[in-house]
Amino acid sequence: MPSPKYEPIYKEIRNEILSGVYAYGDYLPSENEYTQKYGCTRNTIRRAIGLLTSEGLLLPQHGRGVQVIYSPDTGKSLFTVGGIESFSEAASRNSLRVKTRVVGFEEVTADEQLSIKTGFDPGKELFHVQRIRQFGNKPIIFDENWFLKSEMPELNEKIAAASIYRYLEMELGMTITTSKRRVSAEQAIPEDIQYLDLHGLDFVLVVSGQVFNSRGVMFEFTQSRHVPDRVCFIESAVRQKIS
Amino acid sequence: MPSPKYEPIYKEIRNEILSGVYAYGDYLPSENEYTQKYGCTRNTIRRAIGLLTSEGLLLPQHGRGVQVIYSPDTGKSLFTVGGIESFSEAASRNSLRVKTRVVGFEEVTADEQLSIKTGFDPGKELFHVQRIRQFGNKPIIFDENWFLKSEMPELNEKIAAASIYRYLEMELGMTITTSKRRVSAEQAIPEDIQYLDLHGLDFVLVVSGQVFNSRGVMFEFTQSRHVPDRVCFIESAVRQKIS
DNA sequence: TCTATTGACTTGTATAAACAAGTTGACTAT
DNA sequence: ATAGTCAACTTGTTTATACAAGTCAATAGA
Repeated sequence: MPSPKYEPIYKEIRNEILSGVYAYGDYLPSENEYTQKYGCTRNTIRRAIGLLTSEGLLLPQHGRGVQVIYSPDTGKSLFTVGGIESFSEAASRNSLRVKTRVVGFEEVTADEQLSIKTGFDPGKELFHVQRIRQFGNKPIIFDENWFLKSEMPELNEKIAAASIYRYLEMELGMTITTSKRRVSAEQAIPEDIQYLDLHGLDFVLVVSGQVFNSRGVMFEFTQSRHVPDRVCFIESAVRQKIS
Repeated sequence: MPSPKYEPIYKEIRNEILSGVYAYGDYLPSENEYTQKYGCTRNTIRRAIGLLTSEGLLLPQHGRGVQVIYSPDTGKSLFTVGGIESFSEAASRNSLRVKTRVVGFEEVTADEQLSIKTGFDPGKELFHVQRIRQFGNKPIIFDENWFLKSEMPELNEKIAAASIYRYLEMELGMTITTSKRRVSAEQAIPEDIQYLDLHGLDFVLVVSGQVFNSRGVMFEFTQSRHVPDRVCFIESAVRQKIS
């Protein structure tokens, strides 16, 4: 029930990095020192460090130590998608005041074409939600989601205007675990021009993805159409050894 | 010296998933069964499974089993960036015949402006390489790289025309470990229009990133400008628990 | 028939320990 | 002085074990 032991350790080290206790290029204390500090084994420390590594904050170096490769200057974009975050969450993390406007809410049944686009099987009953995400007065994201009705029969427009993820997790007790994201640039469609403030541009950055719950059910297909100049996505990767 | 024990296991399971031995929705054998099959402990199995999970192929479910959430239909794009791959590597993985054309090769010194753009300190001596990546006869990527000269004094145009990564890893023995990537959509610049076949579009998908070697030295800043309709990037993420 | 409990599974977390392997600096022998 | 060796660090891999916790079906009891 309580949080795992590696989590507070992960958070504390992460805080120290983000707040500048360790600067870009610095080396963290060794794993052995950490085991003494936190009273746990190396495995637990290594788990916390592994998380921070996969976030692109740390670079462990065999035989030398663990180096900090995060610099605060580089990460000043509005939204950095490094995990599965809802719009409201990303906004509150960046302490922005934002508004959500629902511009479409309907029930649909997946046909062949929608099935190919979303990955839902044909015949599945879905909620189709269209929302505009506003930062201040500026609309910056046109969000189009399809939710599997059977997993959330009670979903309505009011919930959509607040936070669907909050509803799923808090009210329904659903656990969202994994998502696959796909990023592309696309020609603007009429809705983009109608809803977003593209100031003359005719293209958008599109992030689409499938989201799974803990039972392995894909319950959401989402497509966010972003005003290009306002977003960026950071992904970090670890190179595979050549074999 | 030999590859770690989890690696062949990872590869074999990965192969089984990609080749369809396990279909979308199937459950893998349990970790205990795998320990018998491979003659190792659960830890080693879990490591292999963890890699596949972070790639978005698997979804472990507490108390139930490990489910396959990869379906071959979804992932048919030309380039999926799930790790650090050079163009030639991605191309050969997709068994494409490709050509690289060097359209610019010069030595520059980082000024204030370039420093902000790339993250190299002002005054650093750099190689500035511009390359066109062709798939068949179609140019699809305009690649602009800045390499830290001190790490590879001998870099020349001929090497750039082949594979710089191959040169760094094989010839110089450098190990490339980590990169941070940033994706955005941008208005096409004259070079894009000149070099790429945008068939009327006026925007490109831009992937920029910093690359580190095993000593923690950032030795490359790269910016790839893609024809939008030909690429997509898949990232998978695991949602953090709300605490 | 229905409900509750148990028990046998599953994955998740954590400890402890050992050895492999890369790095670094000090020390030694030439 | 210089090159080589060694010892003391570092992170990386693997084993073995234990327990926690979620799932599910069979079983026992009402």
